[in-house]
Amino acid sequence: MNLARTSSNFASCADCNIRNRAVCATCDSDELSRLEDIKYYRTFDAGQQIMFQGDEMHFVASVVTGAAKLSRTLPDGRIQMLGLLLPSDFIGRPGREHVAYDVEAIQDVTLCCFRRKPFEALIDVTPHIGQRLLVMSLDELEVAREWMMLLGRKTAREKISCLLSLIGRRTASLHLQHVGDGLSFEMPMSREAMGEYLGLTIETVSRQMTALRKDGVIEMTGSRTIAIPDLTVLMAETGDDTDGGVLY
Amino acid sequence: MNLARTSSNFASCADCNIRNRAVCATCDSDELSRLEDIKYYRTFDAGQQIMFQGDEMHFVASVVTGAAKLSRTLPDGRIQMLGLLLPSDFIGRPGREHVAYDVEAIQDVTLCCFRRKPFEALIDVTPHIGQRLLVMSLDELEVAREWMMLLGRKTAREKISCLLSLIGRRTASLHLQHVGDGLSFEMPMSREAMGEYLGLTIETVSRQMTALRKDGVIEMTGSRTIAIPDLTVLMAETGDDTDGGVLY
DNA sequence: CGTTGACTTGAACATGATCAAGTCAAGTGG
DNA sequence: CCACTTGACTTGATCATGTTCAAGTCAACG
Repeated sequence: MNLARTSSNFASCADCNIRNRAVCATCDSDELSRLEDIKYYRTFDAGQQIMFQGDEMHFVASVVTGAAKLSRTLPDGRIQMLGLLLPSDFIGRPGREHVAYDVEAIQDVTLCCFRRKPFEALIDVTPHIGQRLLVMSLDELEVAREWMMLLGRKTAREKISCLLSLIGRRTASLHLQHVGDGLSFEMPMSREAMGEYLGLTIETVSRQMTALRKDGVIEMTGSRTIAIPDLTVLMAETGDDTDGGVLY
Repeated sequence: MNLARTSSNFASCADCNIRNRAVCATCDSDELSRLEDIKYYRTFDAGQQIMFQGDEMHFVASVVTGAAKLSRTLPDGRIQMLGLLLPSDFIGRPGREHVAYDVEAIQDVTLCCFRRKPFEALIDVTPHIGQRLLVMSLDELEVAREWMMLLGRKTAREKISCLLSLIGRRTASLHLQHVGDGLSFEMPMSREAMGEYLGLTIETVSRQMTALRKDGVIEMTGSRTIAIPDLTVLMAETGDDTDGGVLY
């Protein structure tokens, strides 16, 4: 496993790809330059652990590129993924000394980091950061509650359908890979990670993927390359209202 | 079903029982008086619906007394409870036009309400409210994630044990009803509500309660009067680390 | 060509859901 | 006071969904 690489200010905030969605989104140019003074970049390879539950939290960060997962492990080893961190998402909680969850890169990741103490000091004098953090936290709370609904009440098939439509729609909105009514994308996580996210075993994930394929809801060329011929068909499998929910 | 009763300013903020835990906790006297100008109280009977998913959100509120539940229903009728609202908890999301979840009183409830628009305007000029709201949202997020762990990975017996120890410890901290190592309390919700919270059916809830009773983990005199002879024994059934987690 | 890791498939099993009765205490009306 | 009803809870029998354990496939890589 490689060490994380650190480098300073290799990109200007002004032309950052997450400029208008991240924690800095509503900062004015003055606030932005003060953030810029304390930022530094770090990269992590896929599979590398970014933070360990219980460790001291030295920095908070925005995801710039790649994807990471938030998870917690029970004493006997059962794992539940608690969140998916994608570009513009925020890692860490200001005001907390210790890390509450494990954070692991599931793809190569670039983070825009801020040492925690200076960042906390900056919040107090920069209202736009606190306001933005509130909106982002409330959004995260809605996502978490949507996921509670899924974990508590949905069947394995519905869970898989939800995840696929979530990832599918998200990547479609990024890359605009529409093919008629359908779309295709690369799954950014292993079957194991899918199971950790959905509260299922890897075998159940695999079986339900096969079942959805046999029923013509999805097409697979290689285990992670997914095509959805008709999104409405997939949506009908999620158990949700057909007109679509919140979920990112 | 009775109508909700409305009355204005029957208590002064200064000697309110949730003064130092609610959204107003960090307000100075000036900010507090501006909040006081727009507040009004409403009460709801147990079982009465406070807000309906999808309705326009006319007000936000703090729970002053009693208990309410946050829940969502799937199109086919499956229900999942998403949060338990106790005194000092905040209801509603500033900036949102519509209600995202059903809110229902599970005991008689008193709310300290603020019409949404004036409250939103107040946030912008009252930094302490926004800051407090951020901390409360982050706390709620941690509770929601703890519950995701429970819903996704815990067994029925562990789920019931978690809920009992949660309610038990919470009421103990309020009323200090310790009896040696143990404690006793009244369950504030029906078996049905327990099932909705834990992602279980009412029958499974009942069976696991019986099983815990037969194993001597809990004692029951009447279906809602619970005694816990030894809290460490109950904690050992939760699947969590023995040194206790976050959970409220 | 053998090894490895990710994924799939199968058979047996177990946990919790479903369907159906049954208990029990608190009303309600004769 | 006694039947009758009602609602909340419990219990039992059966079923189904998802888990567990085990083996097998497949592509990538040395």
